[in-house]
Amino acid sequence: MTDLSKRRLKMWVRLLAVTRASENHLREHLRVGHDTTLPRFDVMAALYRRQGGVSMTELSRMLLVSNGNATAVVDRLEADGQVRRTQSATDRRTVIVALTPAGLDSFETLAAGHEAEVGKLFAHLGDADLETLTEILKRMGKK
Amino acid sequence: MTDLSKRRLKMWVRLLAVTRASENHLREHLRVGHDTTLPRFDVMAALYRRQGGVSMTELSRMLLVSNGNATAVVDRLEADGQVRRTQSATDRRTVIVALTPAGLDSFETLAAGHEAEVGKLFAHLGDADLETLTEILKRMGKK
DNA sequence: GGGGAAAATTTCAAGCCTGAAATTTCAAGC
DNA sequence: GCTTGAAATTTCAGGCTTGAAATTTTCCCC
Repeated sequence: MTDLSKRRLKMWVRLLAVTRASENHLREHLRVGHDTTLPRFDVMAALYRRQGGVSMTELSRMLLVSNGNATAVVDRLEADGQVRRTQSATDRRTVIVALTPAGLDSFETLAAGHEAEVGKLFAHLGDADLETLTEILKRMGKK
Repeated sequence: MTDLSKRRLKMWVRLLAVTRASENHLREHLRVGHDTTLPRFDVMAALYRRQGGVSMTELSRMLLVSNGNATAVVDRLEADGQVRRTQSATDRRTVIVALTPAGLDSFETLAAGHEAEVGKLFAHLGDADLETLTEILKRMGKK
């Protein structure tokens, strides 16, 4: 394999390490500070961004997880009253998920703490770094 | 919350999206091409890097996963003959895990395909990008 | 308007993952 | 040599995750 290929691989290993470590940190914060989990937070964040509600399929695409997984997490959030399922008026196959008022409240509290933790986690990165990094990540996401 | 904090958050969301998408792609490749999984690959990769063997604790630290999780994945790899457990000679609490010859063979095949996939995944990134990205990731990993 | 492909969701088995508790072994000080 | 605390591993319950199969509904073409 070429040298460039080896460098890409090393970069990927590093990227994965940083991401895992950050996820672990954020998971810990949610657990001890708010008695919840990262997957639940992710679902709520997606629903917060789309307060009109989203279908299960949209949700699993937003989160890059399987449809079966979305079902399971939404089941638990629904049982806790954070989230509500409604049948679509126009397509009876489709289920619309949305935050309940209680879920919206919880999420806003969660989100503030979460943003602060992310801030700490990446405190080393200044304006220029963020600019550069974001530009590269955008290109990595394309296609 | 400050604007810088919001930008850090956005960057994190993007980072997570790129990482998840890449993991999904690599998982798919391992599944259809080699009938195995990402966690198994990760364990084997760690053992490949340290062919003298590592303790369970070292292994879980290398992979940033819990000790219970390392036990479970190693159990399955051991049942498949890819990996071997030995009791440490100097400390009877410690278990040393290492690749078997068969495991070493499988991993070398896996690794070549994996490197090629990573290459495809990040084909957009040239020398300069890798340099920049690696430098920033190093700083993110520090402390 | 009927038949069949495609889409949305759920269900399921199996594997992954965490955090806490239990077990065994070691180390250090008395 | 005992005791007490710390370290290494496993076990366990419960939640997360996938991919495939099953179900229901829609869409489209004839």
